[in-house]
Amino acid sequence: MSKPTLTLEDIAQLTGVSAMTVSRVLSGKSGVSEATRRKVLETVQNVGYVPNLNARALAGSRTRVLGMLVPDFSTQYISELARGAGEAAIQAGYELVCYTNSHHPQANFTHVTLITRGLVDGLIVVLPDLSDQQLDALSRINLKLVIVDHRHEVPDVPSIDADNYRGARLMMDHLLSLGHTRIGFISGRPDTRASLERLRGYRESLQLHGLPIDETLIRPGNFLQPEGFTQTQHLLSLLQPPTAIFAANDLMAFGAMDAIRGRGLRIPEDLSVAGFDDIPMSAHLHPGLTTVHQPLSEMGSAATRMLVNLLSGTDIPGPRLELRTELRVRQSTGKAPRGQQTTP
Amino acid sequence: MSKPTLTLEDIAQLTGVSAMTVSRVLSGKSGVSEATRRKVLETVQNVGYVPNLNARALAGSRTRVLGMLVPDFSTQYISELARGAGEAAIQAGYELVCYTNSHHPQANFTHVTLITRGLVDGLIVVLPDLSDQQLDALSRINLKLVIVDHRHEVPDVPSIDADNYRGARLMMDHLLSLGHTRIGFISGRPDTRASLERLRGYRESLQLHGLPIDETLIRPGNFLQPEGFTQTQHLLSLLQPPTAIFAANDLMAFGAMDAIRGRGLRIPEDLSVAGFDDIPMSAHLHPGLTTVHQPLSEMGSAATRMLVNLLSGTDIPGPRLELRTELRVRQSTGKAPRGQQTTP
DNA sequence: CTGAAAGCGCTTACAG
DNA sequence: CTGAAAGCGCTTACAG
Repeated sequence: MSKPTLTLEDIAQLTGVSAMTVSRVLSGKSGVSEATRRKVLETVQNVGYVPNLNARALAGSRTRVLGMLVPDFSTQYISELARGAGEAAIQAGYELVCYTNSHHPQANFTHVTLITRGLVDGLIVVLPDLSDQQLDALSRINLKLVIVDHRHEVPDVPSIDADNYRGARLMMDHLLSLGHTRIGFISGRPDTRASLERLRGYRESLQLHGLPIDETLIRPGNFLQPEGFTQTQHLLSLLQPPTAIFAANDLMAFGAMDAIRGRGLRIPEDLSVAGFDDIPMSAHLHPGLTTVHQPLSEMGSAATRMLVNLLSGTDIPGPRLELRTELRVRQSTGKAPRGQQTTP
Repeated sequence: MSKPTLTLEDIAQLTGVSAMTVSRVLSGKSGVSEATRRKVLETVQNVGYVPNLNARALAGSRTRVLGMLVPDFSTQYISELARGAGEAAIQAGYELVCYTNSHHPQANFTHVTLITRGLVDGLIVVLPDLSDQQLDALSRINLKLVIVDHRHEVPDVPSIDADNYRGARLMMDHLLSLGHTRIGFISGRPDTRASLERLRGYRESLQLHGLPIDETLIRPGNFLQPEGFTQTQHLLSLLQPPTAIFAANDLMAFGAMDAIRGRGLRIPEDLSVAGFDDIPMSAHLHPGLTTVHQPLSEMGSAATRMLVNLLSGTDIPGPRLELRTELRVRQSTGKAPRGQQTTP
């Protein structure tokens, strides 16, 4: 199990060249004859040599590793982002590793500066609930950053987001076109930009269509499934319940569906349900969930590309990139039931 | 943004001691006077010095970082494992980083040996579908390993698993006690030990209760939600459909619930549904899913502890650790409907 | 196209 | 309790 570790020097001696030359071959530098290159690669292959990345990083001051800092791995939302980022990293000749701070008490950020110190060239930060203070700490360390889906823009730090406002408008147009006029809205965490933008889309759509905004139809949520259930129960208990429920994310829409069925109501015949995100599970439900597609994996890969460009000094598209959202109509939304479409 | 990076030497000069002493203080070694220790820590604090981990790793030949190799981040199953492993790592003075090979074409494993070479002290492998060949490659590299939930035991490599057989027996006892005699089973990926053990528990429970095994009630699955839906539709189309469905994991049970409701049947009045895993979402459903609790986060933390012990040379509990599974009865299972309990 | 030297920022023995 | 030296395994200029 513990055979002596091979070094560059070993490969050099075995091949009969200098360590320098081996290094050049392995890092794909030009200026090596095809013959020596082949010889070197052959012995590398034969003995199964793998370079020590710490030494490489220490000497070359870069690791070819990108980090991604996530709140946890518990949602498909995160996993889709990570997938996109990882694929783009490979294509750019980098590796992606994920760190989570969920298991750190008190959202301690020391470990992040510690662990990233020299271990990664750059960091993709996906922490919707990052405090200003923490963000400050992050931007102070000598590390290139790209921020995904944060609460607000951070000066000098490039960021990626989806067009949440437009997505909400698209969904509202869809619901309104189906004849719904009383549409319940369950918001997300109030301290996230995504939630506020989606709510803004909801409100402005109603206004633009000359419809009244009934504040009792707007319920506070938190992006979690149980809250979608609870808030839907509230909405269904209203004297004049909505004919459609628009949840600020898919997970809460799942809770809404359960609450609706728990009352013996049918989806979408009695009540329509819509979400936001389009995580994979939303397409696996029956009825499938009508939702707003966020290009999550594209957001991840865009973040990686931005970061790689930052590292190589290439121009980046801009300080902030907003990707398009799209409507995904499935079976959970349908025409508003007759007799309830009329305004009070 | 790019202030000159501070080194040990800088701290030493600023404090008026040698680099050696600073190193000793920072790595918590004894043999430093309380006064100097305090002085050193003060300047470290003041200037915001963070040690370079690559240099530390290169010189000290350990990184205090553990890696966890996962198929993807898409299921709560993985995230719970990672959470437990991460918490235990912090407690042991380590950091945990996650690698996924999902974004690598053709399940290429080169990157793993590459990336782990020097970057982590040990690796927790959570790849149920790892081929023998890949496993061979992993165990050949100079890296301490712990394997979680693999297809089979690997000689000389410690592993962690849940008691899948016993869990299935517990669930069957529950269903049988409710009067179910025709119980459908949807299996998982046939190349996983977990699936085979759960199926074995299903079969042997029936035998032990003197009940016939009807092979038409056993359907092939793959641990994914859509297949749970499809296979349940098959089961419901039988001339003599089951009164309960036991899916080999929760995700397929979710699909089963949708299929059952799609037929206008009620859960559990008309049909009971049971799963396996007890991922968080199972408790958030309505009705809540009756399932077998796998101590996922405990499995993760046990894996970390095993690995840390391996690294420190401490004895480990044994080559293989099997954690207990438990029955979690929620609302998705109920008494078998009258008139269908009788055997044909 | 190839190589000898210096150095990346730490830690590990070895002295005192 | 404290320090000067050597070295971890690479890469980066600098020569030839």
